Amino acid sequence: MEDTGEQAAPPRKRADARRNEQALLEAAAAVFVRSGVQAPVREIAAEAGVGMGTIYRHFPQRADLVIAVYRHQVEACAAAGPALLESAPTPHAALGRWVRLFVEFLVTKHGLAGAMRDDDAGFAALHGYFLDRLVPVCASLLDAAAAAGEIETDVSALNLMHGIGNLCIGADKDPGYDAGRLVDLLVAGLRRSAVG
Amino acid sequence: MEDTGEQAAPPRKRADARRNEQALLEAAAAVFVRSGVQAPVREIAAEAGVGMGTIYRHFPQRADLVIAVYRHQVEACAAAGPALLESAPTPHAALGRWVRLFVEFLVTKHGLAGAMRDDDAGFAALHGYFLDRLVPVCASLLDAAAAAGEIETDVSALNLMHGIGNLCIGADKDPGYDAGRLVDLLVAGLRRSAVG
DNA sequence: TCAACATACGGAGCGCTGTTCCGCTTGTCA
DNA sequence: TGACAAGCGGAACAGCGCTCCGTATGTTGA
Repeated sequence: MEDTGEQAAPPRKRADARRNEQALLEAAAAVFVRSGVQAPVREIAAEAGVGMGTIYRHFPQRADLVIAVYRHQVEACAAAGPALLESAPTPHAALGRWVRLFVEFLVTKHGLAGAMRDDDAGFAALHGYFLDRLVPVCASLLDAAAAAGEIETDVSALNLMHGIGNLCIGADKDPGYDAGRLVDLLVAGLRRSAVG
Repeated sequence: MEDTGEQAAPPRKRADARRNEQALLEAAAAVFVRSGVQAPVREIAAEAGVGMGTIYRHFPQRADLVIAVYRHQVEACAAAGPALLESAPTPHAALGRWVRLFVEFLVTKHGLAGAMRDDDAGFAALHGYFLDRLVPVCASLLDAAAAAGEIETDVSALNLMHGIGNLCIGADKDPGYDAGRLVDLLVAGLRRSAVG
């Protein structure tokens, strides 16, 4: 070992390469929501307006792309929490909007297990990362709404997220099942006034 | 509706058809253990010595075959419990042999989730069937060994099966990981004398 | 016992997938 | 601005699940 503490300098990427990687991440997220995570790689390439070679340069295997989108969405979801708390009219409204982002994200999460069929340990690690990152964000939204007196206080963030996750199971299979609507109802049900 | 109570007579199958179905079930089980559940349909057909058409006549989709093998193995595993209790020298030996069957079976079970990616409800139903059928069998083996004073009594059947299931996670991925050996150790550890 | 016929079989072939490969394009920097 | 590494597009490849249809065989009534 000859480098001590000094990371091997990552040679800065070309501008178009960085742009394409970002475009792919966004295109994949959109396609996953529209067609499910098992959507063909070609469809994602088309959505992003790039060729097959480009996709495989950035993500050597299909699963790498799924994982990258997953991480990207976890980060976006985590960052959206505080932002919504500032921009939304009330903490409860912020919670509602955040949960909607979370539901979109779950499409990718539910497909992740399939994409990582051969790597249970890796999946568990990613799931842990997801919990570490998102539960505190959800909790802060919940706390803010509680502090404003808007909602009941007997539901934990982990509990709520678990419930939402379960409501979304099978949402991609049955087109008559509107998970988003049910999740909205669940969040609405948290309101103090809803109890009467 | 014109039949009341009378099931539409299932027209008896031809002898070779029944034979092939059975051969397919056994071949698939063998191939799943050897190459994993994601083994190509062609490999199973070859193992059974039949053509592709035959396999798809009996099991219209790949997943149907996986499910059929799964049910078949649950039944075989359930039936093996009492049989082993009679034939093995001691209840603890019977337990050890039964657990070995159970581990082989888990290969199929772990692949089932992948095969049924689009049917969470169906998977849950099958998992329930698996618990209903196998937990009592494992419990009776455990009880017999406990009654003979061979083992500790503070581990439930569900607990033990859960632990074994977890030990087998990822066993197909890492060739250096010998799940079977670890499971043997776990069962050996149940022995009363093992505690000292 | 022996046609005659429905049933079941085998395997080439289809359409789709993930992935590779390579000639061409483009951003970067002296 | 020119030279060249870095990056791109998409045709081509291998392997998959599944279908189709000509052929073979178990079954059944005479």
